[in-house]
Amino acid sequence: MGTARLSRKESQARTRELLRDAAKHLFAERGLEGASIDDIAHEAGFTKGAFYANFDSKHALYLELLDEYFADRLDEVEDALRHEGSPEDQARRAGLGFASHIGADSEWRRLYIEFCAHALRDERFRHELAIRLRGLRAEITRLYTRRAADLPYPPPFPLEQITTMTGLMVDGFALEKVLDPEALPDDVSGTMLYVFFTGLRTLAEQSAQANDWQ
Amino acid sequence: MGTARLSRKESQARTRELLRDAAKHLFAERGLEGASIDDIAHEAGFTKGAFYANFDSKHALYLELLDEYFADRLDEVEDALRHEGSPEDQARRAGLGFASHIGADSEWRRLYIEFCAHALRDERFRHELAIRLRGLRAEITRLYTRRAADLPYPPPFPLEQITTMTGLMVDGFALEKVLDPEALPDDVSGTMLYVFFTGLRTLAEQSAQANDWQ
DNA sequence: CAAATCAGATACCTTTCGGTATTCGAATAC
DNA sequence: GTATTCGAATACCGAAAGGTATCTGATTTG
Repeated sequence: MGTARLSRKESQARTRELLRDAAKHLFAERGLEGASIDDIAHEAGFTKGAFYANFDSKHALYLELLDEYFADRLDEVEDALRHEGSPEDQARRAGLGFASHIGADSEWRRLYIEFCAHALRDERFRHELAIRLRGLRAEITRLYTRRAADLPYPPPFPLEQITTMTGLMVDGFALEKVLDPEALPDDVSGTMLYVFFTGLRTLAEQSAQANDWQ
Repeated sequence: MGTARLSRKESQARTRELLRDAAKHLFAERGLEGASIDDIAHEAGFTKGAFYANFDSKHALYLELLDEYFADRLDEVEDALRHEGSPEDQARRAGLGFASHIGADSEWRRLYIEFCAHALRDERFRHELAIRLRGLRAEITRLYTRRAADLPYPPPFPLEQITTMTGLMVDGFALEKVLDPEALPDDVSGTMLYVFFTGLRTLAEQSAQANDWQ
């Protein structure tokens, strides 16, 4: 077995990982402020000393988890766009993917809402979150741009606005799903995006016609 | 002047009101847990004694503000539907209304996100929030139902689902607006709903045609 | 094998919180 | 005008938080 013996560095890396995982669990469960460092360390099987040997502060840990979340979320969108299909179908797929992948792991969903809530109270953190949000939006807009080149009609709005709107819808879904899971079937997210992209197509066609008249 | 002299009851009612207003400010600014009862009482010009003479607990105050929020939000939708126009135009109006009315008072927006965050950590509160959310949805669905009777095509989905989706979009807008206000123009919310309702119409027409074929 | 290192444990400090018990003082009732 | 009521002030409590300083013991180094 590869689990023979851990060097000091390996051992510490393992400790760090365990602490991070425990933090993710507890933050999702009790909130960022609700889970104390003592709790986290204890959940991971250590004490507070181990935490401060591996992280500068609670804030630093927040940022690390935040980066992980945004990386996952970009992967998600890339996956959805890799499949064939009309924009409407891809949108539905992306919505379902968000609901089931990042969503099946409802921890991420809860955790993201916790991040948002914390951002309201901590301007530093809000700024970090906003930077990453803009970065994600820019990446997704790039993907849309590449995809939109094949379409028969130009989109009726700048692609960046469309990215903003879809991101906003997905976040809204996450929020409501967390507040009242039973009232929100998972396919709502995909259906909503499907309807939205249908509307985009209709408006694009209408405005293409209008341009022909000129 | 009508501000002559306050009886004991009137005086207490005034105190209560001042405390509630101060709480709304501070909760929006620092979060539900971030604003202490001492802070609130002090902001209103009183001490903690006044608070506990007027409210059973912090939790009770949360609920009172929550009720106020949902009442305002229903008024909002009712206003938007009072105006003439196609469903798409009404949807845009409702979106703009949310962004500017409840949104101009950005306190409500922040506060609602705080409520959501708190709901994640307090099951009792989450339940109370979910109840009010369902109630609001039911009311809006009733308004939609009355409105939908005039339409040439039946909606492509149950109206309740449509209510859910629009509510979810509006909440997503509120969330993103709070996280990064500059990145989100106010008209995005109206435009998004307009596109969505355009998509609904397109799908309704398509499925009406499909039914004709049968 | 001895010395140095450092991950992690322990103990502790300061601050702050929600809530309670008690007290004070002005408006009411008689 | 005296007694009573009760809104609000004050003082206090126990719990819990984040963070620091110190210590310990196993692993590494030479």
